[in-house]
Amino acid sequence: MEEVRGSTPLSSTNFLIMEQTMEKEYIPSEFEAKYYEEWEKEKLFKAEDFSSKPKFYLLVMFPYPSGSGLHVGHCRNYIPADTYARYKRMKGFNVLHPIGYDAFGLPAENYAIEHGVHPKDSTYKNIENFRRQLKMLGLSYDWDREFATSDPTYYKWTEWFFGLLFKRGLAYQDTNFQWWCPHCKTVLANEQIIDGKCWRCGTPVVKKELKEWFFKITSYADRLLNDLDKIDWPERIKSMQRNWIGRSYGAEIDFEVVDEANEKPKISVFTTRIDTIFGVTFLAIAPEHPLVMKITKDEYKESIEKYVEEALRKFETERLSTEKEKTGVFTGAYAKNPFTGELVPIYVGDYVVFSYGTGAVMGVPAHDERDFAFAKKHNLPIKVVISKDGNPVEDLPEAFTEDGILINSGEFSGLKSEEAREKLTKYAEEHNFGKVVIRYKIRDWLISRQRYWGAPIPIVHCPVHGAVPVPEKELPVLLPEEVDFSPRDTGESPLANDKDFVNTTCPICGGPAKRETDTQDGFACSSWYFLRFADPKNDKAPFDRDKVKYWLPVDLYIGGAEHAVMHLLYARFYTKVMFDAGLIDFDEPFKKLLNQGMILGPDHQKMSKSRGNVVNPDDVVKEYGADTLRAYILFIGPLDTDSAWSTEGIRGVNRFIKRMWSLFIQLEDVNETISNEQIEKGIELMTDKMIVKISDQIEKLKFNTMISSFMEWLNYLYKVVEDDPTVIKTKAFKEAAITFLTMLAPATPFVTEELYRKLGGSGSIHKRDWPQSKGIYKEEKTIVVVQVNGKVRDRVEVPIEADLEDVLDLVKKSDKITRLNIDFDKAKYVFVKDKLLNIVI
RNA sequence: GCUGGGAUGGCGGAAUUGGCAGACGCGCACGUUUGAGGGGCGUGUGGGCACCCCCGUGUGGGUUCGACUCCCACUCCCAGCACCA
Repeated sequence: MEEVRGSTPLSSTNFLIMEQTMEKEYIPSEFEAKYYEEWEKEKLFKAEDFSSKPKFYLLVMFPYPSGSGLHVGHCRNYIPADTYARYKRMKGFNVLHPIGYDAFGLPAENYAIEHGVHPKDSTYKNIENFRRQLKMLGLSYDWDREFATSDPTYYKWTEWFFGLLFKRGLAYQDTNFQWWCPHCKTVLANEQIIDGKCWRCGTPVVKKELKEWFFKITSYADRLLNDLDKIDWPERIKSMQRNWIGRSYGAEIDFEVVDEANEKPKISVFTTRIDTIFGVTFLAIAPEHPLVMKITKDEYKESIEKYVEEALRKFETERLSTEKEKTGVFTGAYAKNPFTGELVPIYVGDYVVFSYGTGAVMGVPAHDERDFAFAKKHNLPIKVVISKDGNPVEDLPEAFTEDGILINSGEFSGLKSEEAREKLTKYAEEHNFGKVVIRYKIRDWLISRQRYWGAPIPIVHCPVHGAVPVPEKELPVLLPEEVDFSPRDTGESPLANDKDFVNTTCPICGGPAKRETDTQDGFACSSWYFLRFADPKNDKAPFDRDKVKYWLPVDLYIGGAEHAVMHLLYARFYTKVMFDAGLIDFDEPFKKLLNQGMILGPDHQKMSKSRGNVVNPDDVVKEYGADTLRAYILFIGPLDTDSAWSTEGIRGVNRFIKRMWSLFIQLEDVNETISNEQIEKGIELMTDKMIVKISDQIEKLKFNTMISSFMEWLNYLYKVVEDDPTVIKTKAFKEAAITFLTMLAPATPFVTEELYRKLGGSGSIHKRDWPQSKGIYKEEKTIVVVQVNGKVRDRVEVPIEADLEDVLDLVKKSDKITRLNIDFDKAKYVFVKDKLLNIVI
């Protein structure tokens, strides 16, 4: 490993450098760890409950402590966040910037199976490594608030929240087909299936019929959707959540099935386009629809059975694909359109999704693409009932899906689609065959997991009393330590093996009962952790109300976009439940959300072990020091965009730090005896300008341009010293250096601390106030751009606030302008003070 | 298909109430320092051109004295969702 060196001096300042010796080289390993220990001991980053200072809660998504340790992706989030936290402290805020570990999870359990190490042991060992790395990076967390979700003192309250949801009727069990990951050997919630694959391991999921626990997130669908309008989140995430919740307004209409036995079964269809109902030429129902076999005529039974069987088998894999023929089979049955009395054939078609709406649709080929395709394939009539202008339409090459004016629709003809929807729905309601319905795409949150390393579901199953919650005073239900983790495909948790754990008594009757053996989805643990940071040690309640009232909601939350419809949706749901339960007085947890971009490999590809393009923070710190890594991460690009790691790029930033070091280290031996009024004034002006500029950039989280401002500033200081080496001995220069270091301290906390001390600073640089502008940043003179017909022809220097006449006097003396032979009397002038003069001829 | 975001030098990127396009960094070139290498320092670097000057922010149009920025139409790229009735 290359050693970090580099205090080679400016050639023109050699006289100062002569005395420079070895200890003046920039060797970050000599002081980084030392300062971190000191800061920790001094409790520099402590968040003080109920302080009178304004509070600021800055949260980063806590990490899963994997065996491979912290990666640069974490850095992309944690370093900018830390920089902002440090800045906010210097601005006088009481900052809560905590860290913890999302420590329950399957990888630890898999590791246990392979290597025989207990998940608890490997997890806490990994946490130790994470903690070391977080400190190595200089992250300014309040370590007194650290916890892991796998701590019994934490998961006790995760269990308690399960109980809360249960009591509020929001937790229930249901037997149904669930998504099952054959690799993780557990069920998953809908949100956790990405492209038909498990979100964690990428294995294609299959359907399995199981009895599972659900949280009724659907009953909060409306609020989860509406309240998106009141939070400052990236539009992308809001749109993903809107999309996921998928609210649509429509109507449910009953179609009576023609039936000799006179049972008159009804098929209810959901539609958002009731205005097209006069154009119905068939009904299609999902293969899973309970009425399928009931309505099918005998002579069609065989083909229907075959089709349904095939469709259900396909359901697991192929049915997810989009571009596919619209297959279906006729049932032999007919249904009556309640508006027209017409009889239309009923088909079973696997393009109808059973889990959405009623699992049955009315087929309107003229006005729906899918129905159009289906009708073409099965030679069904196409009846046009909407046209753009209300005139009849002869031929329809493809479905007309827009709104228009109703035709061929009896007494409703002539109405616009929108009015028609209202009137038709009203008509259906009045005649008792339909109603207004709001449908959602979101499903209830399946929270049980068939695995060991998670928070137990605090339920006891009693043969008499059913599912009974474990009383609060008996919480937590502890995870037993000695358990066989062997994989199983049965849909049972490893805990089911542990008879001592399973066999218990009913909390109500005291009779023999069995414990629930599934554990909770890890997302249940992370749905309330942001509240626990307000009061992490509380053993009487999940948190103290007043503390939460003081700290929450989170002012700024930074994390990856991959959690858009998982963690971020669940956490909002939990918050709303707590709000309804009167535990908290806000109903959105994160006021402002930011998604950091990804760090890609030098090849612009996603970093992965298999590609061999992974950058390890430990290596980078070893080579360049933590400050260089920090500054580079800040500089690499805007916080919210993806950026490729560049081995050359980081050297550029390292060069900047070394240049700063070698310039400022020279100040150690200077006594400010020399003065040069004019240059000093220039330095002060620059300092003031930079205070204004950098303050604005850091406040707006524009860290990449903030670092470039520091580079510009340093280049300026170098230039000044090059022009006149004695400048370095002036008071103004030293003050500029101190201001520079103070403002850079949030970004590169170690090297600035070291230089500050070497320059005679007392205490920690991190306790200093953020510099204030003296208001002199407006220069006395400014450059006005002179354009002719919008093209830049010259620039003139004038005193600020100069008016048109003054500028014009100078312009008339300029060769570049006069040679254009402008008739100044006839010209039109567009003049922007201190900026621009456009002469228009 | 729908939704959201984007397109600026060789590369990462800067520039917003419309006012000098390309800050800063990388790379590259030349010079300098050095026993050598590395490193440092300095100068230059959008394209065309010897110069004047011309062209230039995905494409085409528009508004304006003036457009990377605003408006209209389009192309391509990225992400999310996707037979949702």
